Amino acid sequence: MTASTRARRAAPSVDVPKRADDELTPRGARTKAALLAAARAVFERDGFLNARVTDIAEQAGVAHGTFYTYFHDKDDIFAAVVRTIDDDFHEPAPRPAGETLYEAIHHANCRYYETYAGRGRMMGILEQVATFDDDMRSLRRDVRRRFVERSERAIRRWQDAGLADPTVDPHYAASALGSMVDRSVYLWLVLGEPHDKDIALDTLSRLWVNALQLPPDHPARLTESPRL
Amino acid sequence: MTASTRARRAAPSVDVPKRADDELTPRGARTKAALLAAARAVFERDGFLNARVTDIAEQAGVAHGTFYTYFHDKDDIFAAVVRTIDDDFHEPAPRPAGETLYEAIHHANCRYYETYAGRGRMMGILEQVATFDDDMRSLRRDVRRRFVERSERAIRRWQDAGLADPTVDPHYAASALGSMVDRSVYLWLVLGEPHDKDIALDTLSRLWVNALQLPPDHPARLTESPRL
Amino acid sequence: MTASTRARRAAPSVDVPKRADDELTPRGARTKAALLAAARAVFERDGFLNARVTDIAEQAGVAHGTFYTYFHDKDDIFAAVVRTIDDDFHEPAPRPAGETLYEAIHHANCRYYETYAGRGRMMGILEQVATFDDDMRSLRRDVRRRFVERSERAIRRWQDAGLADPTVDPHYAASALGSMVDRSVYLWLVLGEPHDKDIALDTLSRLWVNALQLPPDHPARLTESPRL
Amino acid sequence: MTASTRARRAAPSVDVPKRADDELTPRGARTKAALLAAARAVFERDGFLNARVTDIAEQAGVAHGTFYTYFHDKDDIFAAVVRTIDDDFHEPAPRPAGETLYEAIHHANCRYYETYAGRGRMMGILEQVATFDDDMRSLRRDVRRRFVERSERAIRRWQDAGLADPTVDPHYAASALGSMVDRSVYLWLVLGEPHDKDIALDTLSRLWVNALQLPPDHPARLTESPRL
DNA sequence: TATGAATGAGCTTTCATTCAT
DNA sequence: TATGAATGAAAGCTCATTCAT
Repeated sequence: MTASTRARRAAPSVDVPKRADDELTPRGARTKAALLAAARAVFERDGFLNARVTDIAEQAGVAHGTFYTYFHDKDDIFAAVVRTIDDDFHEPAPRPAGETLYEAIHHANCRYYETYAGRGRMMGILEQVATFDDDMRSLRRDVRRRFVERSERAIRRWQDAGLADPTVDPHYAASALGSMVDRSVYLWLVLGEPHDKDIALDTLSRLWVNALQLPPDHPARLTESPRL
Repeated sequence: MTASTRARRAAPSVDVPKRADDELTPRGARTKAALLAAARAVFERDGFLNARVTDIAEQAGVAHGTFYTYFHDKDDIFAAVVRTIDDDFHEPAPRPAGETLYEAIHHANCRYYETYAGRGRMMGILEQVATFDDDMRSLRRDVRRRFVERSERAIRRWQDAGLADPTVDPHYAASALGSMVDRSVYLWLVLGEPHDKDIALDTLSRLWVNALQLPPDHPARLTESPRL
Repeated sequence: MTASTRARRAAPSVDVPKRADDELTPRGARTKAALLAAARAVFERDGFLNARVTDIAEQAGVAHGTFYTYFHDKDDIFAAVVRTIDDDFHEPAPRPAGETLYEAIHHANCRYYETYAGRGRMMGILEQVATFDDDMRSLRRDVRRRFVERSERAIRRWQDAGLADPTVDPHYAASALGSMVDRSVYLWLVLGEPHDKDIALDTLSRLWVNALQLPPDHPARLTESPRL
Repeated sequence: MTASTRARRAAPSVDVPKRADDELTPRGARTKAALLAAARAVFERDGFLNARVTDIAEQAGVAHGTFYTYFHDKDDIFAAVVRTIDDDFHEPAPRPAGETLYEAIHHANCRYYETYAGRGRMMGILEQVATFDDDMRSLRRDVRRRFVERSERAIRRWQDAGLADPTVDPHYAASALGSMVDRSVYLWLVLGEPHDKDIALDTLSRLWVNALQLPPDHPARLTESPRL
C-alpha cells in the first residue's frame, strides 16, 4: 500500500470515557496523579483561562499526548482537580459538648475559613470558572445549598426554642449570612484583602449571632451545628 | 463542559492612545457610540469571553476594522462600557427627613438592589472579568471600598452615639455586611436564585440592623446614610 | 488589563455562513477563485484524503488563515470545486435532425465520455469522496438518477412505438445500461484502463442498441434523446 | 459534511515481516484469527477510514499493542481480511447439462449477485479502499480481469459458432457487460438502491443476451460458462 | 474615517506505533 | 506472547490585529 490513510472521525464528543481509576496499572495511576498535581499547580499559577494543556503535561513530565490518555480536555481535568478539593467541605464537623452558641458558630466560621485557606488559590479559580461554566456553577451552588440548608434548619430550631429573632425569614437569613461569610472569606483569601484573622472572624461570628439576636452564651446543645 | 477554552498571555501592547472623545467629528462620535452600545449588547448576550470583536462591529453595523479606529481591543471597549454603567452607584442618595434607622438602611439596600438590577447582566460579566483582569478587579474593589468606607463611618457614629454594639469592629463589620448585601444581590440577580424581592430585602435589612444591635425605630437623623 | 483573554466558543458548527460570492470585493473574489483553482490542483495531485488545507492555501499563495475567510473546511471547498464541475453534465444536448437511433445513442455516449474526460482526475476524486461522504454520495446519485430517468422515458417511448424489446423492464434497463456506460468510462478515464476510444465507444453504443433490440438505422425522431 | 478528514503521506515502512501463519503457536493462531474477525467487523461498521487499530484490538479482546504482534498496520490487516473474502469469486461454478444460453448467463449473474451479497458491506469498503490504495486497486482489477477474460473467450466462441453478433468487439463487449453487472450489483447491494431482485437480475440477463444478439433458448453446451 | 481582506500565532486533539515490563 | 502506557508528528481552526485602498 502506498499511503496509509487516516480517519474521518464522526464527532466522538461526550462518550468515549477514559479508563477508570481502578483499571489503571500502578504506573498509569502514578502518571494520572502526576497530571492532576501538575494541573493544580498550573491552574493556581496561571488561572484556568491561561492554563494550557501543554503546560500541564510538561509540568507533569510527560508527553503532550499522554494528557489525553487520562483526560478529555482542560475542562475535564479541572473538574477532576476540583473534585479532589471539594470533598473536605462536606465532612461533618465533630462538635465538643459544652459549647455556647457563639462558640459553635465561631467554630463553624473558623472551620470554613481554614478549609477555604487550605484550598488556596484553587477556590478563586473555581469562582472564575463558575462565571462561565455551567457545570462548575452547578457544583458551586450545590456546595452552597447544602450549607444554607443546614443553617436554615438550625435557625428554625432556634426560633422554635425562642432563642432567635422570630421575625426574620429563616431561608433568606441563612442565605444572607452564608453569603456574608462566604464572600468575606473570598475577599480575604482570594482577593488578598489585608485582614487580621482573629478580629475578622470574631466580628463575623458576632454579627452572625447578633443578626439572629441569639444569646451568645446560651449552650449550643441543640445538636446540629450551624455551619455557614 | 462543551467548548474548549483558551486564553492568551499578556501582549506588549504599545500605548498608542486612540483619539479622545472631544476630538471626534460628529460622525465619528456616532460610530463610537454605536460600538459602545453594540459592545454592551454583545457582552450581555455572550459574556466577555465569548464576545468577539467581529460580533461587536457587526452588531454596530460597521466594518470589522473600524473597531480599531476607536478602541485598542476588547478589553479597552469593555472598560469603556463598564465606565458608562458604573457611575450610578456613586450618586449620593437624597434622603427624606423623618426616616427611622431601619428605613434608612432598608432604603439603601433597596437602592443597591435596583441599581444592580438596572445594570442587568453586565454586573455578572463584570464579576467574570474581575476574576482574571487586574484592572477590572481594581475597579470592582474601588466601588466596594467606597461603600464600605461610608458604612464604616456610619457604624462608628452609631457606636459613638451609643446606638450600635460597641464590641464589633466597625471596619470588618462594614465589610462583612457589605459582602452580605452584595453577594445576596448577586445570587438573586445574576445567578438567578429564585427569591421574593420584598421578603428578601426586608430580611437583609433586619439582619443588618440586628447585627449591629441598632434600635430599628430610632430616627436616622445622624446625617450620612449608611449605604451598603 | 494584564492579559487579553480569548474565547470559550460554543460549538459554532453548521451555521456561520461565509460571505456570499456577490458580497465580495474584486480582491476577495480573486482570492476565492485562486483558492478554488489551487484546491482543484491539490485534489487532483494528492486526492482528497491527502490534500491538506495548508497545501491549498500555499498553492494559492495566501496565508493559512485566509482559507478560512472563504471556506469552512476541506469538505466545503471540495464541494465548491465539484459544483463548478458538475454543471456541464446537465446541459441538454442540441440534437441534429436526421439522426438514426444508433447515431443518437452514440452521440450521447460520446458526449458523456468527453464531459467525463474534461473533468479529468476530479471525477475519480469525487468517486473516492462519494465512498465516505454522504453529501457527495447524494450528489453523485442525483446526477445518475437524472440520466437514468431520461433513458427510462426514452425506452418506454421506444417500446410503445414497437421499436424496443417489450420484455425488458424500462427502469432496470435504463439503470443497467447507465451503469455500463458510467463504469466503463470510469475504468478507462479514471483507472486508466488502456483502450481505443473509437472502438470502445462504438462497442458501447452497439451493445446499447442491441440490448434493447432497437433497429439501429431507424430515425431517432422520437424527440428526446436517450442520453445515458 | 460533518467531520474533517485527514490522511497521511506514505511512510517508509521497513519490511519486517510478521511471523508466518505456520510458525504460530495455537494460542497465537487464535489471537490472530480473533483480530481478523474483529477487523472485518470494525471495517464493516466504520468503513476503512474510520476504523482504528484500537477498536480492532478492543473488539478482539486483546491489548492494543498485541495487534502489532501480528500485523504491520491497518493496511496490512485489511489486505488480510480481503484475502479471506476474495477467494469465493474464483471458484469455478459447477454447471448443469441442459441449460439454455439465457439460463447459463442468468445463472452466472445470480451467482455474482449472491457472492457479492454474501460479502456484505466488505465489498463497499474494498471499493472505497481501492480509490486510494494502489495495492487494493490492483487486487480489484485482477479479480475483474479474470472475469472479463472468461467472458471474452465465451463471446469469441459464440461469435465463431455464429451465435453472437460478429460486429461487436469481444474484448470491449466483455468489459462493458462486466461493468454493467458489477456496477448494478454495487448500486443495489452497497449503495442500497431499492430493487426487486428477480426483476432486476432477469433484466440484467436479458440485456446481456440481447446485447450480443444471442438466441436465448439455444443450448449452452459450448463448455465453459460465461460467468459475469 | 471606513472598509474588509489578509495574516499567522497559538492551542487543540487524534491515533499509529513503540517499548519496557 | 501479551500488555497498555507513552510518544509525538500532524493538521485543524480561530480570531485579534494590521493595512492597503
